[in-house]
Amino acid sequence: MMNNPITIIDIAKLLGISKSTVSRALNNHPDISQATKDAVKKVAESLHFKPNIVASSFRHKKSKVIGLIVPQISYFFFPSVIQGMEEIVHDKGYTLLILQSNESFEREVENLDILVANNVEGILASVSRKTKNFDHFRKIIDMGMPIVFFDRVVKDLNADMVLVDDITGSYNAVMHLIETNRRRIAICTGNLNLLICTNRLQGYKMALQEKGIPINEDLIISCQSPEEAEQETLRLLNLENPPDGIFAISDLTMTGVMRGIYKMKMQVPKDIAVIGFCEEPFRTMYNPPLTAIRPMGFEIGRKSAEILFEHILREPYARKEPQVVYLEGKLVIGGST
Amino acid sequence: MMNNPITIIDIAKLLGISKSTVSRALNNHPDISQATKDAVKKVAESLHFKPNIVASSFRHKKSKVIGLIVPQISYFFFPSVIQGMEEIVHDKGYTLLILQSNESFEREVENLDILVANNVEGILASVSRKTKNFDHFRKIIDMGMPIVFFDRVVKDLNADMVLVDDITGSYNAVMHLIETNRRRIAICTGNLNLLICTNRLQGYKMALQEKGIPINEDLIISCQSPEEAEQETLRLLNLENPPDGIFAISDLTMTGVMRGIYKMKMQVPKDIAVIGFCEEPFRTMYNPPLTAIRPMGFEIGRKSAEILFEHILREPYARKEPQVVYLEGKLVIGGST
DNA sequence: TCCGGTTGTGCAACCGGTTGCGGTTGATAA
DNA sequence: TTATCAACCGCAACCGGTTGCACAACCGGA
Repeated sequence: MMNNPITIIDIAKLLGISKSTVSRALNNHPDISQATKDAVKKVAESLHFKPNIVASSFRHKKSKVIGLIVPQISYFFFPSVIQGMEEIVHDKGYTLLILQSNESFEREVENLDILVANNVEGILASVSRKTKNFDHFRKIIDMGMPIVFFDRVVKDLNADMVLVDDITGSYNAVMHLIETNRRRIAICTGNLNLLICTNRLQGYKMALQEKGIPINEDLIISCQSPEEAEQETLRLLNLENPPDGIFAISDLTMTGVMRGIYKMKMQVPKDIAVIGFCEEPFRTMYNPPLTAIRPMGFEIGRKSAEILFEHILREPYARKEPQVVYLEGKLVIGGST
Repeated sequence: MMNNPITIIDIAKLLGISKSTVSRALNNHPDISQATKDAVKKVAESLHFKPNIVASSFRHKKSKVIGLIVPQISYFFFPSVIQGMEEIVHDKGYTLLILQSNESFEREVENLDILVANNVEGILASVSRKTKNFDHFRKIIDMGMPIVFFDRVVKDLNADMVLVDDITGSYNAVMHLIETNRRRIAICTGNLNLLICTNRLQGYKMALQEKGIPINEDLIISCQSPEEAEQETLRLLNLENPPDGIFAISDLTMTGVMRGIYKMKMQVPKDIAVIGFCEEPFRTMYNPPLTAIRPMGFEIGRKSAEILFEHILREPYARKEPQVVYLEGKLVIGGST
């Protein structure tokens, strides 16, 4: 089954030339005369010749595929990122091999192996929530594999990273709540192992401090899932002195927060203001549409891919200093504040 | 860069045997003695040998990868499907190569080429909304490539298909609206080129007919995007005799419908009942959580992958009759009806 | 006419596993 | 002792495109 009978040998025979010439002609090698190139290309076209990229990849170890590791592809942030990456990757004639870690450390390690075994030319990665040991990434980097981390990055790994400026983003979010006269502001954050979570928490604290509002640890909740966020939100709202505003640092936590608010039958923004850090189509699924900081998924995807290609398309061994790119999350005003 | 120096030749040299023996030992070939197998495996283990699957794939044309073509991976349906597929695919030691058509016909054709060029062993596909010509799929099928369509299937292509029983599902949805005393029931469907859309429309009509409710063409709207759905919903709600229930046939149309309802400041379910055909986490993002028919994304994914492997793992040329599998969408009661 | 230098092609090795076939070994049967 | 046969393993070709190097053909100048 699956026999694609046309190879460069067929073309060579048909033209009475050698397969090396065909190969070079197809790749626009300067040694080959224009006449030969034209002839080869014409025949290739008419035969619907499709080069066997596995064979090609096998020979020169360039697979024309980029590996991507994401925690999961549900919700809206990662799909946006992927969209952005695909735009660049497709432009360059590459394809994306997408693997999910499902927030599992073992799966992440395994996925990395799969990517290497598949000869990917570079890797884009957002680490799992559970990952605390980064040797698997370190090994890959030492092998010389170009890799850029995005969103869930890992510091002190001497690799490129692109992410939103979480601190400023959440600073702006909280500032916006303060400016709309909220004073008891809660934050629903995620796993504090992740840099993005601690950063977003930091922005939150900075805004409060700047405005002279004391930081109340009771109003800081950290959740691993929408379900946990819902529970914690209910707990918050049942305090004798409940918050008048909540900042949810991701779309996942946001679903939990909103579910909690619905359960309490509270009105947004009358009873409580809500602001999120979430991607576009998601925001507008709520009523009223949420005020939110856009985490710039699409742009992060584009930028990550661009940086990766800077490495891949560079001369070998011309490794340069890793760069860290921060994108500024845009505040989008909805009706929830 | 990226040199994985250990090959079967290294193992062979180290043990003083031939590389063919190593290869066979690693693959549990019956010709090889258990002692040799053990020795080889032990050395392979200690050297952290990882077979170059590109080389292997190149030789015997089995890449251990399954191609997947989806229109897009946003929202919740397709991610659920992918999740289901990955479970099976991963179990079998394969990996998924996911390509998005972005609802573009050209991209779909191109993606198919990419999959073939990458030697995928089988393809899972959900066709783009724009696709009206299916020659590209036909060509692939004729080549002997195993392929199973899911959700957005294409009839008269003599291929396997797995999808929800749309007719019964939407029949049940509409029946549920009728049983909760709604009489002017609207349906927001998608592109009627797609089988799923006409089927869901058919189920809608069947339920109404069975209950003796006349079908009112004014209450049937067909939209290509959430934005269009929102517009059309607004138009519906502004009729002098507006519907008292709406059935949205997908999560995409649902977002538009709900946005329209919000804009009219109508209460769900007091002013209008809403029922959807949408995936689980999505349902609960609304307030109240929606009543919905689950489109069984996860199960569709699993089943599609299972069927595909029936072909891949079968003896060559033992092609069997294509099968069409219908899964029953489950009604989940929320607060919107 | 001879020579150095280009230009355009072909030859054959190569990438790393896989596999058909043939050969060696030892045991068993005749 | 010899024929037979299974068990086990090695040789070398092979998959299809890529590439270093050799080489022929041609050109202009001496």
